[in-house]
Amino acid sequence: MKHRQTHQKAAVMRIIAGKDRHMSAEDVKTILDQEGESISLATVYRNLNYLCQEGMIRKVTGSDFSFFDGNAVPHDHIRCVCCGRIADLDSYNAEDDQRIAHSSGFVSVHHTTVYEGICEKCQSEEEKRHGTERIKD
Amino acid sequence: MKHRQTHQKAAVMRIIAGKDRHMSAEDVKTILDQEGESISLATVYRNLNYLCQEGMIRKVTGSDFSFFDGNAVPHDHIRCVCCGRIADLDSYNAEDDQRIAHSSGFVSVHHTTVYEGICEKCQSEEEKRHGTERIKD
DNA sequence: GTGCTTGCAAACAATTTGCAGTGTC
DNA sequence: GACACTGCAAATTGTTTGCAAGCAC
Repeated sequence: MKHRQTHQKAAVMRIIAGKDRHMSAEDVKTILDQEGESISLATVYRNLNYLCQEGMIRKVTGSDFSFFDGNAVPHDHIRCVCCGRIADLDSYNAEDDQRIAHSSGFVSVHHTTVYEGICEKCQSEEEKRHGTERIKD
Repeated sequence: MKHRQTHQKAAVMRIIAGKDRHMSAEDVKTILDQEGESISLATVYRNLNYLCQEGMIRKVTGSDFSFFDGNAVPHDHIRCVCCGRIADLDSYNAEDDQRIAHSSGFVSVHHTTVYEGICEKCQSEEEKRHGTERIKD
């Protein structure tokens, strides 16, 4: 199947591909709407999936969140369980993939790691609410 | 809110808690049905969520899979992208959590890592289909 | 008896798909 | 002119929720 260059595909790419952005399909649509370049949500999904297949973006999903990441270079993420904000980490250990491949017998091994915790902003807001009470694990 | 011991909660616990099992809510229901101990799917979900909250089991979700893990001790997983089978790994590095917490300013940091690749069984089945052709990355 | 739990069905959210019309190559 | 792509609405899938009845404590 040959791929065609379309106006809509280009728009979705422009918003997310190659950017350090973490966003949902809905987010992409909203931005395009604001830019006066409305696209059907189904098409946004189709193009995001297309970009994933092509390896230009990545989809990251966890138990209670999911987003598309414009940066396809392997890296980990950290997410605040409180406000949901996502940040990039530059910690991706490709050696682990080799080690695990070796010990498990699997091939083409890669991995996804998402850290979770409470970000500094939410920590201080929590303190405001509870005085000097310490946040504990 | 005080929790009550119920027949259904006990049944769900018996199937999954403390076991090295990776299963969906549907799976749990099916097993209980087979054992003649039918429970409503909604109740299965409610009890699985309850067990997660209590830290007796864990929910692991990725872009194209999701399962409940009866083993609550921190550990990583590896999944075959071909057949979907999940295996446990004993590689969980708690030091990473400390390191990331320190560098990011987050607190209460923990993480989830899922490796993906092609398991030995699927590798050999692939070979059968394509002769001696080597599977590459 | 109080009120947490359950079953059932309806509600939901996120995502995909069928189809006919449109636009690319 | 093919046929990939789009928009729209309907369909799916996995999961949660409202509510009345049931059961644990």
